[in-house]
Amino acid sequence: MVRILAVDDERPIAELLRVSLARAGYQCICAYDGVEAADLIEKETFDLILLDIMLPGIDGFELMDYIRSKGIPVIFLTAKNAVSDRVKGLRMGAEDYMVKPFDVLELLARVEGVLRRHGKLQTVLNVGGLEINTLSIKVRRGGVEIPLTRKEYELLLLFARNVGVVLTKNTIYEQVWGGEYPESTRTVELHVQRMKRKVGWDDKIKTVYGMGYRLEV
Amino acid sequence: MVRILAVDDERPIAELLRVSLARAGYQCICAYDGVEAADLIEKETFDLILLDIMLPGIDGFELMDYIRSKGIPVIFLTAKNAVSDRVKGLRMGAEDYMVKPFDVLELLARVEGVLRRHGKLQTVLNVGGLEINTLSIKVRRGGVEIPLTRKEYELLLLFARNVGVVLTKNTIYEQVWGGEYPESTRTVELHVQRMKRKVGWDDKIKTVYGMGYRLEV
DNA sequence: CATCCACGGCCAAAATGCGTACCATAACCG
DNA sequence: CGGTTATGGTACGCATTTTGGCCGTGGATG
Repeated sequence: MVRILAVDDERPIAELLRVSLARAGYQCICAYDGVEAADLIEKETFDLILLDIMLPGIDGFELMDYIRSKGIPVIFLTAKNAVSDRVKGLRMGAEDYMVKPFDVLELLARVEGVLRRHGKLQTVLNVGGLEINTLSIKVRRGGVEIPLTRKEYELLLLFARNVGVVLTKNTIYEQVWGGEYPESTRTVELHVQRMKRKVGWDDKIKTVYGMGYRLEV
Repeated sequence: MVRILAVDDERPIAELLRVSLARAGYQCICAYDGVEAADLIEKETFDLILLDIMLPGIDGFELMDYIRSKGIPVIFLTAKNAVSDRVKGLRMGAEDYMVKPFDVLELLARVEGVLRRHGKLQTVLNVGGLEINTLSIKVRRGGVEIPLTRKEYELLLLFARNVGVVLTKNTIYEQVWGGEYPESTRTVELHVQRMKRKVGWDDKIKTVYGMGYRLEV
């Protein structure tokens, strides 16, 4: 589990960060001032720190010095878009910066980028005898690559991330295709079938009659 | 017990929310304007808030700021299907949104999803010697899986969530089948009977003559 | 104790869900 | 522009589930 520390004195912003990151599958802790942040960094370990520049007490730049000694990557958050601040932040070793108000999706993209550069992003899933590399988008069984189409791959990923959970056709459609589930078509069944045959999961993906499908490892 | 706050100035809507959620096994409190909602949030604790955007006094977006500081997940209810509003809501940290008029079943599904993401939903029920896993949709007695059909499973869940409560055939039909209870069919009796035999609850589900059934642990 | 009516049990018919084959169209790629 | 691949729609048949009919049983009521 990737652990992220969000440091911002504006609680709504900090909370927004926490919720957005939690939803993206990260574990996120909040700190509301520099001292609290320093304490947390001291006591616990983090893979990434989102750091507001303007903080009461110790400001972001000061805190940065301390963080650098721990070797934890930092994304600066700044309300100022003054070039000097951004330059200063980057020169002090920040991996990236975001100007508030920021777009959540953009933030997630940058977070992912930083984590990837630091090799802290789980890019390889091993499920049911398959090796799924989410970076190269390649699936292998015993080192041999299995070519999949995009839909098949997304479907596979959905199952791989939900081992043991029943996925209704509704859920599957919403996740892979997006939008409303069109009754009276066989699209989902069709792709589930193609996918499970291709990757050799014929016996692992059980159809739960009247409910959906479940991957059992 | 999961506690949900429903905030909507249209009383019929608020009432619909309360009844639907109560029947699904949640404890639901209603507030009819922003001030009342803020008071309740201040004084009591909630696991989830359903929030109408258009409110007299404080509007939903304003209230959202306050709620976020409490860290309570929110599902927005909006009559507008303007994309800007939905995006605004989500960017403000709402977990999900529903466009009015909404389908009750869809609402329940989303409520369940949000609660699950926040780890506030019990995914495993232990009732009457059975272990019911609502994620994998598996029922076990002493580690041994008992295969159930969809109706049997839904029926079982209804009883498991209402231990000691008399469920009229009317209620059962509405919950499991949906719609009006058609007099002059044996459907409910039949399924109750088959279900209780399959899971070994022959002695636990008592028939309350002329009323319905009650599960006694 | 007799009567009535709700309930339980069984069977077969009806409805529904699912897998598969086949085909049409769209996207992709030289 | 022609060929290939990906995607999704329709038709059909099999499997499973669900339901209605019928009759027997047994609790409630006076």
